[in-house]
Amino acid sequence: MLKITRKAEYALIALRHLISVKDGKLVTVKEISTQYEIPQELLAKALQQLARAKVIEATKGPSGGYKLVRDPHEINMTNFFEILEGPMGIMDCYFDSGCNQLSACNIRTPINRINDSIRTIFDKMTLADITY
Amino acid sequence: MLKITRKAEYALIALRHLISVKDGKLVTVKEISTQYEIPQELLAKALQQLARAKVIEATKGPSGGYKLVRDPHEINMTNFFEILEGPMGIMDCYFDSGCNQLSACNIRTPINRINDSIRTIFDKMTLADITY
DNA sequence: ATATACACGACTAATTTAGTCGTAAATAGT
DNA sequence: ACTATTTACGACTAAATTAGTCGTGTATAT
Repeated sequence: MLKITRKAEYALIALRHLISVKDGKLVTVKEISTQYEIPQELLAKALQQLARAKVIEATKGPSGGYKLVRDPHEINMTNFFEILEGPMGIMDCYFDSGCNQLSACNIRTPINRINDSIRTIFDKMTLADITY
Repeated sequence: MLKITRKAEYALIALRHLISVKDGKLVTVKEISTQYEIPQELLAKALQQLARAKVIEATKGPSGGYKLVRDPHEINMTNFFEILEGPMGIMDCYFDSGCNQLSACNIRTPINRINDSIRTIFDKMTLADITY
């Protein structure tokens, strides 16, 4: 409960790796998956998502790979998680309007407060904070 | 991702209901499950867990039911969630020592920081905060 | 006795997450 | 041009978790 997915975990490991690497140097999925013992295909997917979101940039072909193209301070954890896993909320009703028990529900307000608190934490924490 | 379970959600609805009820008055699972359209058996399980944890107290037999027996200010959300769903952490390595990639892992420290932040929020928020 | 209500483990179903596979497209080196 | 390398991506299967049901037992008020 309240778990993050492995995909997000793997992505975080990879990003931290990329941050620590010399500027402009490309790193392949294979290198990362080997070094950290992460299933290659799954990590590949995560990095593709980050590439689509322009957090990292891909170069194809031999001697290709990924590199970070944004300042780690600019990407906060809310951004990060929502890129990988969509809207972040402890309950779906935070986003969905289609709850059939809405009228009877007596915990909407407190749930939203909890959500907001968590989002605030994640908003404040950036990829840069993951580095040290 | 980062979702709470329905069981916890149902338990929260029930607790809020119990808090709002006149002191000492017993409420049955059936009443709550009907009023909020919650599957009775699932709610029953949640309330049994809360009863075992002595948050609420059960009375068997006709005109039996549950009542709250602790000050809502005393029960924080960390207590609550851990009663219903066990240890709370965004990744298992927060508790388990048996991670086979520990040596290679480069995100342990930041993960723990995130965890601690979330726990702090939940520590500070009590059942009483759920009432208004 | 009987009906009502909690207790609880075993079970099944549904959903989500994890991981794999096949194929395509770009590109560097030869 | 050919080959090896590397990303891109959808379809698929497997595993794990969560949701929900069922059967049986125990306590108790009437």
